[in-house]
Amino acid sequence: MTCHPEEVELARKIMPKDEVSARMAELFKAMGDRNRLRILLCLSRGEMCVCDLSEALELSESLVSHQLRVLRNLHLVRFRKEGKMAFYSLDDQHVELLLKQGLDHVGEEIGLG
Amino acid sequence: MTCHPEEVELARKIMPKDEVSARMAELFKAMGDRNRLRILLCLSRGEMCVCDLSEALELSESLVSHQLRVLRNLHLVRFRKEGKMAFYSLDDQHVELLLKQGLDHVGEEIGLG
DNA sequence: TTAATATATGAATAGATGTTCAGATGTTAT
DNA sequence: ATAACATCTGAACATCTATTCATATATTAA
Repeated sequence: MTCHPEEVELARKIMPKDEVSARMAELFKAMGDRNRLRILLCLSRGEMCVCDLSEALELSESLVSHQLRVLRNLHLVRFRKEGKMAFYSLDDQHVELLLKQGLDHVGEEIGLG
Repeated sequence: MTCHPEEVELARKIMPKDEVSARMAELFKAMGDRNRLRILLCLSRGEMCVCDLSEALELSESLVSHQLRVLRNLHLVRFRKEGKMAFYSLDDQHVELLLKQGLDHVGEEIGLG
């Protein structure tokens, strides 16, 4: 059943703690929904309000708001209120880098460079 | 309803094509499952066989096999057969970079980095 | 051949998740 | 005050997905 006990041992040693891998998974899962991802891609240009996101992506404002909350809870976006509008932006450059590398990965697959 | 039409226009221009964002979402979604992510983290050390992965992560071999197929289909891992065993490894360094940046992101949140 | 091992796969199910709808909150204008 | 606007929120539903179980394939050993 165990082919290489020493490999198993080493693998266990380098594994991040459960809390860390759980958080990582949440992060990637949040980016793993098409609409949430497109929201993030929009925001990579700079901050936008909910209604502009809704129009740019052709999604209901309710849906955008729901998804923004998910992204906010995971610290992928931050927001600022100005009057009755809410402007959202990417939380830090990690998010931008993740987007870029995701793009690179599929770019290679599809053959766009 | 539309607050800033020019913002909407610009956002639409920089948006990747549907096919690309769909693939990106699939990529992140694949990494967004805790067990698949832990498989990838294991493999960041080097190639491993199914049964070692199963033991290192305390998951059934069936589950590991199912998840490896998902990862394989999305080109996150490659595999090589040797006798009755199958050795899996990360497909390219993009995957490694994505893992590293995911780790960095949550590291900052938790306060380890 | 049979038995044992390593992996893969299909079906089934329980639980998670995205979306919609209706309504609530808070802001600005009249 | 009312009305219009921008956003948020909770509930409900339909769909998706992770996991388990049983079984199949394929390789090696006896």
